Amino acid sequence: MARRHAPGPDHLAAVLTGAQVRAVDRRGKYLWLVVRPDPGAEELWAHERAGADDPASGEVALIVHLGMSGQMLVQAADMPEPTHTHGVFPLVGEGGVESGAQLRFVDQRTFGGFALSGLTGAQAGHPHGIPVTIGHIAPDPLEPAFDLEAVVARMRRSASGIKRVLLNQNVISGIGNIYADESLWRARLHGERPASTLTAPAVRRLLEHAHEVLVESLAQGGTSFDALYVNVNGQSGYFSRSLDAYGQEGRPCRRCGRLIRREQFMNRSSYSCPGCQSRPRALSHHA
DNA sequence: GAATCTTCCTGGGCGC
DNA sequence: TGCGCCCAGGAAGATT
Repeated sequence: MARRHAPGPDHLAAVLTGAQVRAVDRRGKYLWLVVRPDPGAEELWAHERAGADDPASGEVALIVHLGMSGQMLVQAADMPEPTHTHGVFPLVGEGGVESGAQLRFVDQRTFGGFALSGLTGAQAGHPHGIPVTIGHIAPDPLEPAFDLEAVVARMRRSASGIKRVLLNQNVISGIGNIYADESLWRARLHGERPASTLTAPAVRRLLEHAHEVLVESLAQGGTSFDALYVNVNGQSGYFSRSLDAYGQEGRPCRRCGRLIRREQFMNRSSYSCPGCQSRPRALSHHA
């Protein structure tokens, strides 16, 4: 779990021992705990503060990425550890009172992980700043910092397929393969349409649909295909029941009745409706 | 500098 | 029953 933390797992554990959790924040698919390490551990994490604002605040970010199968679970210490538990953090309450609870990081495919980083650039919605090492990640559509018109302009400058651009976390974050396909279905766009050939209103509509998809999915607890996808209390989400395109190959499109198709895309799959989401003309004859 | 490809990783599901 | 293969996917780093 400390693979992306260069100084290694022992260092991570040393800095976090006795650290105080001050806040929890997120951007796109990254989440982080704002922690204040024990003053006695100050030398240990001095290098994490490089590039950070106001190092005197004593705060550092514990960045977490769940990859595709990672879970952050808060469970009673006497509950058996799930298979693939890679990290256990005993939680202590105010005044050092034992809480009997543990934060556990569980990950089957080990694409997820933890890393420490300094914080910089406090802004609306992120009063403690953003971790330095994820400075390249663009705001997601649910953040105050998200600038719709700037993203529309940025996307339209790319000659790449619109889905590829939608998945580029440096342009807009928080959208993965599932929500990209759902957003494109709602916007009636094929993912291989070059972004630069779309009008500004078309891209704007796509982003508005993406925003809707994220809000609706969150309201249902996310998209759970199996027990891998759960919240901090181990509960599944129900958005998979609302999917119109992703994973629906061979089923009729809810809008037009044509059968949803599956196509190869970047060594994975894209799902779309052949009726509502026509392939770009220049590519049609290859289909 | 941007676009694209490769790599990391494991368990479930499938065909034989 | 068991083996081998494919598939899922985010993003860093390498390559074009």
